Amino acid sequence: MPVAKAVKKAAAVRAAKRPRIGEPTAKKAAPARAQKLQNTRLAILESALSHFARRGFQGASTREIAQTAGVRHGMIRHIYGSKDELWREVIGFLFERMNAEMPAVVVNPENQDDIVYWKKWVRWYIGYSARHPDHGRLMVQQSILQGPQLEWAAEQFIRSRHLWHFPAIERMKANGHLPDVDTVSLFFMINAACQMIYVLAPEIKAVDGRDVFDPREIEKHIDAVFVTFLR
Amino acid sequence: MPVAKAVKKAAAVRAAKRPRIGEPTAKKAAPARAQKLQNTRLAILESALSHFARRGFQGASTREIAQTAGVRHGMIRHIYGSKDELWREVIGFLFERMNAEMPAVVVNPENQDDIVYWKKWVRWYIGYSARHPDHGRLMVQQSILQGPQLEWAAEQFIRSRHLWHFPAIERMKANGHLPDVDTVSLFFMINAACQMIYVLAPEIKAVDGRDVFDPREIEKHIDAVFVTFLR
DNA sequence: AACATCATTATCCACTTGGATAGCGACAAT
DNA sequence: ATTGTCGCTATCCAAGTGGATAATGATGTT
Repeated sequence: MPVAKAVKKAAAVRAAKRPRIGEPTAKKAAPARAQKLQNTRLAILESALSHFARRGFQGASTREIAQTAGVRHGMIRHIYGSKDELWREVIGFLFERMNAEMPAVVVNPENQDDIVYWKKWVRWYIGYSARHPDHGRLMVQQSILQGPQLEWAAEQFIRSRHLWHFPAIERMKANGHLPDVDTVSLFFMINAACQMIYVLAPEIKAVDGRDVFDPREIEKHIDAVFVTFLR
Repeated sequence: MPVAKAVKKAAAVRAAKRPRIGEPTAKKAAPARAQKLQNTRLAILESALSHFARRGFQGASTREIAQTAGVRHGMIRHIYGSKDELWREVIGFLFERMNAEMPAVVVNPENQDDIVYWKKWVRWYIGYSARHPDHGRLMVQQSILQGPQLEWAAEQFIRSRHLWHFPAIERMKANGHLPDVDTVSLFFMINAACQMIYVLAPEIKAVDGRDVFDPREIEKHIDAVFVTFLR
């Protein structure tokens, strides 16, 4: 196959819509062909998330990612073009899944009391962090790495999330419901309090023998965050 | 050189005492020969810390580590025997340096009021985390990785640190000075509150444009931790 | 001055890495 | 039934990996 055609083809595959989480398998009934591709894409994304989160970008091998996904490593290049692009798609997938798992009551704070809403959000976010500890792990890897990838992620996903939370935090500070300290510090403390215990779960298991993913432990941790920050 | 002799030699080099931080270049005046070796060891350790912290264990390359340290990669094998052993030495180096930077008033809580001591500890620990953000980064990499390396680190360094802090935390909880929540949750929240903002400094820079290492920002963050946890 | 030590390197090795290319072969369209 | 599409793989490649070996040459010892 001539080079030009091959490149064009790869671009087309890449442009194809990535598997959407919530979408109810739209229309008619997708041709088996397309459905299979979507399954493969999803398998690769989940495998890549797991490997990237644990080993970092350079430490993860596309061959291992492919093996976990049940395909040959050529498939990754076929679909995503490069390891860099796969990394970006994984981060996109991560936030899409997060949004998809967010219940309406958390997405939309309207007409809810600030404290009630904050508690709902914390409860949901801790559950999410316990369900998907690799989210926090990947974001830590991303943030440590610096470079243009981080700029891109900040621009694309992280900044909007920060800005979305800041007004509510400041309102609650003003009303005396959260400690009256620097907003960025406070946001990071709350965020870390919610997810780091799950990111570092293997350490806690090794040191204290505790399984932080036990539902009762999760409930205790939710309470700990409430009591610590809320006033 | 026969194999047996080479192995014996490497073991001897490895067994030689690693550079101690506080030690005042003891006795007489070390022969230039030994001094140079110590310098090289230190350069490799610091370079390795930086690379491991950012890229993780598998992601860091011994050749790049050596280059940053100004030597050829054979030197690493000569001194440390293997990449695994280098990783372990780096972690040992990290905690040794941490202990060396700990002032007496933080090492020894005797005869100090709990609150006063806790504030001194937090202030020192935040300063340390800001001075050496790679400490937190490496420990996150270590904890995420699981496997026997984590067991070793937990046994060797982490557990004793946890156990050392727990009694004071429980006493302060009992006296109403810290939120009355699960001790492990509380310890992790305090720990994360102190160091994660520096571990994730590149993210904050990219998202909010803030330099968390600015001394005034550090002071604000210390205050934030005080106000949030202390009561 | 001659010798021995040893910090350091050059160089080789088998293996893995991300990427590129050229298919194959099950499906879909006619 | 024939043909073309395209999901997927086999296979090659240059570059990089951690490790092993033997040498070098400045330093220290006699």
